[in-house]
Amino acid sequence: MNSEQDSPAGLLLSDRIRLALSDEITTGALAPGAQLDEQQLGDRFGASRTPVREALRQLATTGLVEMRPRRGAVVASMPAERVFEMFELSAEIEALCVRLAAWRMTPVERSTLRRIHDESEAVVARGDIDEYDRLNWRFHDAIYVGTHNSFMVKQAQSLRERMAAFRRAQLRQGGRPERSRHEHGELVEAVMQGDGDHAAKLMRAHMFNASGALEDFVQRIGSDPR
Amino acid sequence: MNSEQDSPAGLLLSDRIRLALSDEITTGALAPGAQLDEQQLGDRFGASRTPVREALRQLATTGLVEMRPRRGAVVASMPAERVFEMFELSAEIEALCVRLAAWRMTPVERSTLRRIHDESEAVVARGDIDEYDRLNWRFHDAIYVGTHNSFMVKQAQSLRERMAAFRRAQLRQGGRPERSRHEHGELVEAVMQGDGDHAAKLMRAHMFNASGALEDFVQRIGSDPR
DNA sequence: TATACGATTCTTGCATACACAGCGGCCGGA
DNA sequence: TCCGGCCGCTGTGTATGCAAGAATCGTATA
Repeated sequence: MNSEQDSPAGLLLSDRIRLALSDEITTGALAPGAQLDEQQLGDRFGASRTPVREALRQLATTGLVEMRPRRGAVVASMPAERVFEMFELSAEIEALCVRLAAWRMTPVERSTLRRIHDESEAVVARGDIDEYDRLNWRFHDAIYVGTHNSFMVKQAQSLRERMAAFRRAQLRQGGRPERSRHEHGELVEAVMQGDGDHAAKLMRAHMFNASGALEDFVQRIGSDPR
Repeated sequence: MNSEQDSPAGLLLSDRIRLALSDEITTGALAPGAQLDEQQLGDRFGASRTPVREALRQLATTGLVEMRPRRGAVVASMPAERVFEMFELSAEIEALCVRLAAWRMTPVERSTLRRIHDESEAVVARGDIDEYDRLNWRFHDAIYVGTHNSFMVKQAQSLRERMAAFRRAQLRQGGRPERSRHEHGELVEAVMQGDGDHAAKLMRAHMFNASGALEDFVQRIGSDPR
């Protein structure tokens, strides 16, 4: 049942627990509302409650888990309403990033963005959704970095991370990867032309399309199971 | 030296420590780069190291403190560059909020915003900067809430909180409260007319003016003291 | 005199111990 | 049968103990 190895790998035990839990939550392996028992998690990771508690506290700060004093921690519930609220902010942040990136990216950064986009052609063609999801990450990351604002990069990444499960889900709606890639293509063109305002509009549309594709999914898993 | 009382007040010890530290950092009482010794903080709050550690971990997640593994925690350093990066994102978030608020606020919310603005007239006239700072908070909070997106409210508040020290500082530049209030007045008008795009432009300008007023201050305290 | 090495000390990271708050079950009474 | 209070149990919140890594200082050597 336990596949963790005791590889300190320079990382603190509490950090490894935090990363592992974060991963399980964002991938959906731990469902919203799931109880997070400290002792039990400690056993699972071969650790005591202390590092587990520290990990849970940090995850609570990022919003991935909710802690009720003296009543333990649960994976944060995600009512459909909150998901779409997050999506709205996310769309605007992404639009902001691409607008700045279109103005500020270096030539090398621009061609990197195009290269990532080109790579995705074959991936979409063969229907490899997991691989496209990874390329999608790299594509948007390249845009964040293109803002040349490292604080913004961090915020955008953390927001995207919190929505990872939903982003992945919407890609499984029929035909969505193809349309997503097409929208990326338009974005690349706008960035290449340095037309930030147009790129921002395209990005907003791109995000709203994703949000729309998501609706079915959210209504299945989104209701607060508490 | 110790003015804390042992008032659980329903709050967990670790939470009270976190709030106290957060306050001392955002007000500038704890300067960037200051060492945060666990034992020492525990003594100061009449607690053991355990709740202190949990508080520090949470503050590290919000970015207020930096933790180097096995080397302790320090108040996050704030190079001028990062401050202005934060300001850039902040300006855009505020612009986004006011744009949405101008479209979505209820009549009651709109008149509340105007009332807060009206209150500030006398406060600015008598030069009470601390009180104006508080009204400023309420003014911007009212705009966040006006987006009717509770996730956005949280993000905007947390960003604003991290910049609290700098926001306060720029208000002490000569003539800045008066100009700030004047800009708020224009914002209120745009919101009243439901002109979100114009309100967003005004807000961006408002934030850049604040950023400009800040420059002197940052160059004094901003350099990384490590 | 400067530098490199080593022991000491200090602080952190984690484990364990203990106290107390919630929660559920049980019992008695209406 | 249903309601309310008592009691024990489970699990969290905090304190303390121990070990290992980092910093510091002193000493010896070039």
